[in-house]
Amino acid sequence: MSQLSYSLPDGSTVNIEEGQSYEEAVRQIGEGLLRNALAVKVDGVNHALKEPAETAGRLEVITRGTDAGYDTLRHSTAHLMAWAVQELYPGTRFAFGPNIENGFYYDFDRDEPFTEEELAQIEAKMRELAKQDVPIEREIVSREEAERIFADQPYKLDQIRHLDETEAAELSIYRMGRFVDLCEGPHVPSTRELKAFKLLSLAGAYWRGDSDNAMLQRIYGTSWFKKKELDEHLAMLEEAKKRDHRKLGRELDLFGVMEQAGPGLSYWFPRGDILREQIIDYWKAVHRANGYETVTTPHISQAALWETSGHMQFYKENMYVFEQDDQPYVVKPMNCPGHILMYQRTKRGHRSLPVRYCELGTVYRAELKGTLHGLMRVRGFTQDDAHHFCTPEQLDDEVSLCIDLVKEIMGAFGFDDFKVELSVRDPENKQKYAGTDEEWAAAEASLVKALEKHGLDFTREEGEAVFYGPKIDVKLIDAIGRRWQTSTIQFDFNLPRRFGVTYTDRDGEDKYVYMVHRAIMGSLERFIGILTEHFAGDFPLWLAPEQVRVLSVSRDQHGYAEQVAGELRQRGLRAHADVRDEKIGFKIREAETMKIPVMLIVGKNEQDQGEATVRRRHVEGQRALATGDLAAELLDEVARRA
RNA sequence: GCUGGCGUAGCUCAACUGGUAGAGCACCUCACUUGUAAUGAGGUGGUUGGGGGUUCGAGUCCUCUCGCCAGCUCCA
Repeated sequence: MSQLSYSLPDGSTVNIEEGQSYEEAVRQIGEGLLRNALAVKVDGVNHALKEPAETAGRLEVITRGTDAGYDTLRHSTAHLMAWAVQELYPGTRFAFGPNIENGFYYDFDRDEPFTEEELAQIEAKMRELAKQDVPIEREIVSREEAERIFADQPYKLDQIRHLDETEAAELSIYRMGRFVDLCEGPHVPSTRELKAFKLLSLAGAYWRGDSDNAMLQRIYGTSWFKKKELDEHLAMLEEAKKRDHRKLGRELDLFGVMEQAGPGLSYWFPRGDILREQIIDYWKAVHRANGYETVTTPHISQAALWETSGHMQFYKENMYVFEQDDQPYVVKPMNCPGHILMYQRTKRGHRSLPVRYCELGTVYRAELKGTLHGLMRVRGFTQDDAHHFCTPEQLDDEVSLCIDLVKEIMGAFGFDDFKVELSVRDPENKQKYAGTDEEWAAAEASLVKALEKHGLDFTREEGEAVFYGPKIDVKLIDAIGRRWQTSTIQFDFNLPRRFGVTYTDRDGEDKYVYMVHRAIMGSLERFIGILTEHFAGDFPLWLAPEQVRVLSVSRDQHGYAEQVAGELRQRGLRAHADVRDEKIGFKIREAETMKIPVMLIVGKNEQDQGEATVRRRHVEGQRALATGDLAAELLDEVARRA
């Protein structure tokens, strides 16, 4: 018997006898490791632990608790669900069933639609099957065998036919009891591993993600190693539900969508409008301090402008187009052409660059109805848009400035954890893209340089760039760990050519500018939705629509309460008095429900002393302060945006 | 746009297999004058999203439509 040698990631090797299982190799590395091992990879190919070892190579062990371990667990849970469905609803056709972030799904094709009750039945069946401690076994079969096994599974056959003949002369399948799936694995060794899972929702999904294909039924679920993890995840989902900006927008009387007026159009009630105003004021101040000029462009323009930009040809179905004086007009879906016209109102030379125009421009896009969602996806929204027009020499500084602003502005709202993606061309399909190789190279270099300068990690995504230039997308992480795509910095090699956006260089030649689009918050509406969920409606003092509410204890203090509130307003705080004939407990409850950060209680004692008792949300203990001292303290907090 | 689900008072939700649309909160009126998360009593409020149909009778069943929700697709 010959020996098989495996190299490990740390550089060491282990040897086992041919015919022994991979489990033996893992045991040699360590008993502890074996206890946590789920599967192995040899030269990148998945194997089950119990499989007899055949070829030597580079060995990786997939263990519980790691990212790969969770992926494996969730993938196996997807199979378990499919098995349960097969048991309960014979004849169901199976499509894909992968793991996804925090869970898994499986797409089924069944004549009857699944119902919520059936979801519970499937989950019960899964528990029953999992308890049987059924091994999950990997097997290699020929294409012919595979076609025979999946003879009554059209999607699997389609999948087999799509696999490359030479690269996949043999296919791997995984068996779990009576369920068998075409699958590369890896999987956990036994269904015993699958215990902390829950089916979550039901939705339609196209076969292979193509809207021309059949619509399948997708069941989503989540799966974890420990019950505690599952409970925590479900608690997070509950928390997310509580923070839903649509719910808080209504409860806190901030904003909403009016059904009579049409979908995807947001209305800002008095309280919500204050939120907007605070953000806008801050945003403009930061931009002016950083060398931007604010501009305003009209909401509509003749379609000719959008012919030049190319939007009439390529974006028409998303635009609101109408007629006036026999002329086609467009409601702007973007601000760029307007800024370009302003740039072009005069002759530009290299000495007058860079030009940085910024605008909180409200744009309208006819998004598909099914994609609309609260404030997160709307048809009318305000972009915090800016366009930089610059020379090649200025690129680095301009991109760097954009990233400075992302960090500064996001930091002001309490976000300092980001995930950054750099999207570049698909190297195989360069002809799809506008711009020259030199431009793409220079732009990417500037983006990378700026990210490195700011110490931001990023992933490079080939083929993810839009056709007109490379870009950086920034996702921020909110208070409960969710990611939101907000900021974007995009080069544009298309519009400068279409509009002829140039500057006169030192040598007297007119050259195309480098044009950068960027947005920090993305859309103001969406950003406020994110903020609402991030803070769970508990906005910091500088943003809070109503900062202070003065509560009178009895009728005798009504005048004094009004006086205190008036003084605070004079000093620039958003304060109101609640002088209704209600008990103080009732008024406090209501102020707490409305998440007002500062409550001032004024009774006989306070009035006699010329003070107010401060009751702050989420803060234990109370203090009595004179109005002037209190105002100074609060204004300082507002100024620090604490 | 596509698949599935859901629309009852301003809000949260009731109303068995078709049989007189209700409750709490909010709102209005009155009384109480209040000390740290709900004072009491009374009252107003609905074309059950909208149209059409089945039926002696529709919130409930059918159909069209509008909107919302979960996804898919899209996102120059």
